[in-house]
Amino acid sequence: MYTIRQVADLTGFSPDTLRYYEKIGLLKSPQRGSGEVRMYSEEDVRLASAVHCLKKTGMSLDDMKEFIQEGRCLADHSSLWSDEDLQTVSTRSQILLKQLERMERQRQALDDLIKQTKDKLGFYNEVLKETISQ
Amino acid sequence: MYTIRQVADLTGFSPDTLRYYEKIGLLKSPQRGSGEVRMYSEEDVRLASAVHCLKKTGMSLDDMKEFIQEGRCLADHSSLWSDEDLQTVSTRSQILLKQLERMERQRQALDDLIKQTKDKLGFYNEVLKETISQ
DNA sequence: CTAGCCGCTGGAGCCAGCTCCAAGTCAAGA
DNA sequence: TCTTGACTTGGAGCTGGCTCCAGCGGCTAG
Repeated sequence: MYTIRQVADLTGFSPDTLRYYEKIGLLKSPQRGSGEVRMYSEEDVRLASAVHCLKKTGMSLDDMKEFIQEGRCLADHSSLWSDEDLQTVSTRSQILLKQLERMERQRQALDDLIKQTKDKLGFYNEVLKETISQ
Repeated sequence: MYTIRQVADLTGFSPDTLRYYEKIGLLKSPQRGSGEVRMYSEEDVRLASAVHCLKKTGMSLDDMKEFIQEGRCLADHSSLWSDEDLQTVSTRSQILLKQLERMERQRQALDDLIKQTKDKLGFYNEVLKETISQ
């Protein structure tokens, strides 16, 4: 079991952010130790890490909420699947697909920019060469 | 010359957003026609379009500001170069190079995420297939 | 000439996503 | 026992990035 501080260190979120995510229902409330102290399980930490990963893709908190609530854990390929899980795999698949398309559009834009920037750099280099040779 | 409405239609920004970008110094103030009406040049439109492109990559307004102001990287290849320009071409070249490296790191991260997402999607599809075939 | 469109400005409002704070509880250590 | 420090809560505040609005001015068509 981990304290909120430990989970913060493990995931990269601040304790405030973890509590905020709990408040908006993105993360479920963990068990409480003595004195109402949050005690996170391994599973909780894995989920929080998954959220951190999703966040890096630019997914909105609302989308993540939907994604996570459609099933339990993102990590274990080897887990057993309940009927309920199976019913929502297709939904989650669609969300992921949407996300993938978004990311690929992003990459296309980035590639275009990289190309433009390379062209510009080449142009600068030409200008420099010409200037030197004159 | 274009009105703000035309630039909005051409670039995909709203007139409000264009004025906002001008206010925060991301876009330079265009010429004014009679009655203080903004009149955008071709160059202005090109710059606004470039901003739109950068925005799609998820770059923050502050980063775009730096990117545009320090490097003039998006300007026209056919523009005339002043002595001052030539003196700083090498400096700008370095800035561009730094940007390029940054973008390529970004692309790497994005590619990794895309790969992860594809793997996850593939796994979901397998689960679905198995379920159907059973 | 006046109604209907733009467009202008300054400023308020809004949403997402945190981030900070005061005031309190509790446990462990000097 | 007293202090220190990590945790709790509810709620206020903040940043980024717009978006909307009131109240005004100027062109053009009827």
